[in-house]
Amino acid sequence: MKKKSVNAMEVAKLANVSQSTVSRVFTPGSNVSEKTKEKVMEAASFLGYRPNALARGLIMNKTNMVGLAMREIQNPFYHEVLGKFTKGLREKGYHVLFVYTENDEIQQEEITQFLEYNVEGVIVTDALLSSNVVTQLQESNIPVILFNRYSHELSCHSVSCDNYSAAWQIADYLYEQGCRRLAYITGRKNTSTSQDRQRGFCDYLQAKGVKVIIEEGNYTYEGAYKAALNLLKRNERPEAIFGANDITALGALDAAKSLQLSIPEDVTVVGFDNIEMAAWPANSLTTWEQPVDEMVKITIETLINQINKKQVDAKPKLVSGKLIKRDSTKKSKVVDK
Amino acid sequence: MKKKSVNAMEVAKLANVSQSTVSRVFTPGSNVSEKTKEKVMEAASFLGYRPNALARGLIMNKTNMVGLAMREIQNPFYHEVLGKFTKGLREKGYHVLFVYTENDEIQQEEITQFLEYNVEGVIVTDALLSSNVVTQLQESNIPVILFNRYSHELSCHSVSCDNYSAAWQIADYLYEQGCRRLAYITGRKNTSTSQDRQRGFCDYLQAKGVKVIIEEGNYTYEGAYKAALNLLKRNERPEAIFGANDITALGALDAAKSLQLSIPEDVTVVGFDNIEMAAWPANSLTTWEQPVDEMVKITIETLINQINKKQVDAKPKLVSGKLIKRDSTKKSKVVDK
DNA sequence: TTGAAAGCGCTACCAA
DNA sequence: TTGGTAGCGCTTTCAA
Repeated sequence: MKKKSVNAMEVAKLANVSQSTVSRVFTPGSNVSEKTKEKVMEAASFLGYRPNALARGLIMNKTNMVGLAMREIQNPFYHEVLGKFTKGLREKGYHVLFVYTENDEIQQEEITQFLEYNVEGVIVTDALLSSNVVTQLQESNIPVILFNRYSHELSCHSVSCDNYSAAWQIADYLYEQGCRRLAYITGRKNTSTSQDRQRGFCDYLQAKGVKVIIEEGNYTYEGAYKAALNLLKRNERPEAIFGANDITALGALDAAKSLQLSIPEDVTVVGFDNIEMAAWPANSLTTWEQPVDEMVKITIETLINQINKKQVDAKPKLVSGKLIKRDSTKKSKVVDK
Repeated sequence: MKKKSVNAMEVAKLANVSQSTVSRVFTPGSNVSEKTKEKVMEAASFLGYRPNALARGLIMNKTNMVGLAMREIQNPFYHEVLGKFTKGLREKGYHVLFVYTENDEIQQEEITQFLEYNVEGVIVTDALLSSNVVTQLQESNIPVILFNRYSHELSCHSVSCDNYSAAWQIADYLYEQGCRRLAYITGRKNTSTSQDRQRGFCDYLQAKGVKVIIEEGNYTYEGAYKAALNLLKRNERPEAIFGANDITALGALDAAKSLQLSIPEDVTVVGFDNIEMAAWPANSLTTWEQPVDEMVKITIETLINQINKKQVDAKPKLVSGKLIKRDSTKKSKVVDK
């Protein structure tokens, strides 16, 4: 087993003070004279003492840990998100207990560890929670926040990109460019992200009297590739394809290229997320940039406010983002092409 | 603050047993009669009781937590690795305290949290540790293991792909195909991965009397793209480019395409990692597949053995992997083209 | 098989 | 400003 680590008592003995004094030295804002503080610090660093976070968490009922559950998904966007979360939380003094889940709905046992370790809050990324898990967390008074997902059934806070409005604007952009045959390749059908993007896109175009062809892409490159082939082999080939995310759009882009179609002349493609690859010259994908920094910041702030019992209204928070125009769509407006 | 959660005492009262009995019910392998066990379990689930992992960790001096430090890097390979680690560790009953680092060398303060929370071991991915951090961990008797990195200075366990031998075999493959003008685009120069791949590649070719052109790529797409342009604009254009990883190779691939060069006729490209994107039809990148599953498994096993004080020899563990041939290199052998 | 009590390392109260 | 002491929720010894 582990070697017993140095504790406050040993430091106290060496420094000729009481153990309480040692504790105070390591508690910011405590009253300790400069002289004893030095003495204690010296003894502590000599012995290599560090306060035990477990014991501290136990007595203070505050662990400084946040549970982060992330859906396993092959999308660089979420890797970036993960990085920003860990860094942002660390700046606020929180540590991350991490769990990766394969399911769209976080399972009971995956949340159990969070409860047992007394995390102060839980962030769920790109996944949902079963309602009994939400209840359980609420009973334990542990705030939860969903990132880039929401659910009307669950009374959870959430932060997402305003997917509906973004898709609406993308539709507008394509329509104004003269596209009249448009297609949407979905993500996973049961995700709010994919649904909202589809609704925003279709609602705009329906208002214009344009019908949208829908194909399922499942948020995978392969799925999108096949979906795009289906679309592009139709008699009436779509002039524009909107992919539920960048990976989807890249699948569509490559499918089009495999059919010797020119981008953007024969078909234009738009994605969502603005992952790094979208900017690669070979892709140069027009896409919607989610303001990740802002989204992460809001998520963390909301969570911490909840932890500190500042009242926060539980309505889903939406942030906008912006369209990044690249070569996969036409540069200039060409009305009524 | 948090609502005080149910503790073992409350369960005990409800079930009319002592608190020790409740503890025993939740300790596998303890002696409790079937009848009291049922009684306690019923009371526990009625109250929503879960043992407090902090208190348990404090008394048992065993937290079931492992620290995972990962270098922030825009490479899907490590996202996959992260997923496999969390899942693999969970199967062994360990939870993951996660930290993302921006530096090539994990900093003191980033490891501090691991010490304070009494993690039982530390896994470091794609980064190194300063030697005083290693000392500190060793003094605290916390085993560390490096994943895909090693250092001769640090006396740390490590698990990596046998990069040297892999690169050697890649060189052999390209040489046997008739390539005589070859180039290597590096990753970050100070990483053992990039260095070993370079050495293996060059050593083989030097033995054959072939010189290799080296360009710096820094493990980024953009860096590799520029490096490849430099290479491909030379008078004597290389016939084959080996990229330090897949992202690098994809940068080179796209650079070649931007110059209207045909792949693999004009130039062949090989990568390393076999990330999903390498298989995408638009890329169809020949690459070296690291046996991630095996590497992760060995890493976890070695770490757990160390935790349990089974003696493990500290020499770096190497695993092989295999070449995945795709369209970015020629299919058939063409000797002396 | 069960209960009482000690103690893991810490913070926080109360006295001095 | 400091020290003594109680107690956070748990496991584990020792007795019964």
